[in-house]
Amino acid sequence: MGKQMTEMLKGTLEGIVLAILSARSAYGYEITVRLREMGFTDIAEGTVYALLVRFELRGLVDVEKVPSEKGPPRKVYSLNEQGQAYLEEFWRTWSFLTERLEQLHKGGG
Amino acid sequence: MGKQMTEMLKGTLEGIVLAILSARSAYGYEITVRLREMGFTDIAEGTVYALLVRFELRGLVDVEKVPSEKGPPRKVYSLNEQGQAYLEEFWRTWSFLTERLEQLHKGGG
DNA sequence: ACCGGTACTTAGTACCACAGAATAGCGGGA
DNA sequence: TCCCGCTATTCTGTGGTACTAAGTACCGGT
Repeated sequence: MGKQMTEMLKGTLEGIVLAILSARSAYGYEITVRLREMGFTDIAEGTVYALLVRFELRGLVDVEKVPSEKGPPRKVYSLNEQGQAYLEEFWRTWSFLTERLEQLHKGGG
Repeated sequence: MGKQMTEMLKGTLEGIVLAILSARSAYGYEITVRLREMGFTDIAEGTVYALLVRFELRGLVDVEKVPSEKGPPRKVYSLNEQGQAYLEEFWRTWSFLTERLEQLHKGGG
């Protein structure tokens, strides 16, 4: 995509993936596919996996290993209570930012 | 503010400051004050100055040194043509992201 | 036996915001 | 006079995040 998108994703990709998990549980590969379908064609697979590991370390998700018919076992992540709270905080932060940026965009910025 | 905001500002603060400069020329200290007025109370001064140096190195701004009545000389930055184009690209990237996030937020995410 | 698709892992790189301190000029109060 | 506070900029080091690139592992079809 470009450097701008790369930098903007720092901090927002986290929220995007949390939101995806909030809708329903998912495993890493599935999430990367979903992101590509959403239009994030250039998000590296490794990035998503690293993100999920961080979620696990911070206790935002529960993990369950599920055998797959088509390859190595999947690690299915589901948002727990703490993760849900963190996601809500994300939306608040995001809203704060969008309000300011909308003002700038409209205001001849 | 918090870690979430810090990470989200990576990539967006750049656009925010460019938008401010797009409205009218300004110097570093003035921009930090304006940001605080906007509600970004915790943005470090050093961050803004570093950002402005990057703009200069990338040729997005023109710089003029202006003596101040109240301290050392100011470095007044103004957005040039290249900077304006970069800002427009920023808005496109930002819009792409907000559309996706709005969908996630509404869609039970 | 090989290859392509599925699924996860890891090492190293680049970039950005932050903390904190240093530098510099001016005005006002003790 | 000396120090403090406000204005204004610069610099060093740190942590966190996405990317590149490669590797590991398992399965099915040819």
